[in-house]
Amino acid sequence: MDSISAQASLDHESRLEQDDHHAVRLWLRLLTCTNLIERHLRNRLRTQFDITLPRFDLMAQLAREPKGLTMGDLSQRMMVSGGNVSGIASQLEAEGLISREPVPGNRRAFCVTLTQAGQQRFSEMAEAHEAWVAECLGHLSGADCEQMMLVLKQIKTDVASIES
Amino acid sequence: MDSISAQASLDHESRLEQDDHHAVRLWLRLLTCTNLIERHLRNRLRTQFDITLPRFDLMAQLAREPKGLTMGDLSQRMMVSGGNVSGIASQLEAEGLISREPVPGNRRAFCVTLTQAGQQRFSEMAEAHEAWVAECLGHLSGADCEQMMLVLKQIKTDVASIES
DNA sequence: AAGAAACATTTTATGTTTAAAATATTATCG
DNA sequence: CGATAATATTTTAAACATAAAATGTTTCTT
Repeated sequence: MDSISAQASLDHESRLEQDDHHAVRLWLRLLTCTNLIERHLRNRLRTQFDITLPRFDLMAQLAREPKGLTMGDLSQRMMVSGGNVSGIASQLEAEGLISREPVPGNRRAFCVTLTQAGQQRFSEMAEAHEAWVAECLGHLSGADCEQMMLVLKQIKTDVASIES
Repeated sequence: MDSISAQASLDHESRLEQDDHHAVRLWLRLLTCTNLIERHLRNRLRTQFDITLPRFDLMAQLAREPKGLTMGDLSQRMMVSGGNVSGIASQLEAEGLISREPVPGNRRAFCVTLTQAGQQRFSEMAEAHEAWVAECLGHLSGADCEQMMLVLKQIKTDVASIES
């Protein structure tokens, strides 16, 4: 496995190269893992509730904020483009799950909230969703879970600092 | 539930619920992290090499297999549908970066390989890509990196076992 | 050898996602 | 006050993704 590092003549350059390779391998595994889980959840949401992940995600954001969110807030929290939110919200509104009301003091913004039907529908889905996630990640020990949370937080700040 | 076991049952329940919440929080952080990195890499590939992530991914698969891969192989390794690979490959072929040759013994399959231009182009991109990934993940200690690899592998097998 | 099944790929229809342009509203500054 | 910048959202065009149908090829079975 480590035939390269067995040769003790690791100059600075090849050492860096190897670290880069490790980083790439970690990245690929991270990506694969996330995609696997995401696909799994997407399939379950589709087959059992006939809803897509982005629509579920939008409803989840609203469920956390009973006072409602603007389109821009949603875009930021869902980390997708504004145009995307616009399309998803239109569909959910047509299905009567959310409502878009104008904001009194600001004629540009809309305040988006879950309707009664939306709250009802979401609470059913959320329970199932939580169980599915626990199926995927619940086998980790508490320590592993905690460790992962910390490392991922570190990565998050590292990436954020790059783009600034 | 009966009144005698109510208290103990509640404890057990609330314990499970909390574990589920932890799992969801870990999942959300995992997803956020992966999306952040993916978007970062996507942007850099677009601005600096005018290429999309799926196209880069396809070329990366081919770069690892100089003897070439079939469309089905690519679909499997990239974990996307066959129709998707078909479209991406058509574009790359039109740009002269890959070639699709019929396989001698099997008139159904195509053998896809990087062209000379494709190899040249990819090697430039791969070097930059590796550095970008290292920027995102290279700050982790070797131990953290190793730990993450193990935990993610565990998660991968957990998820795979659910769907079987 | 004929028919059925499996395989490899492409095409089609539908939907998601993004970046960028367009529209409209609000705030700022000289 | 009026030009300009900033804000909030929607629309549009292009790339990507999937499922399902279509096409052609190979293998298996009898």
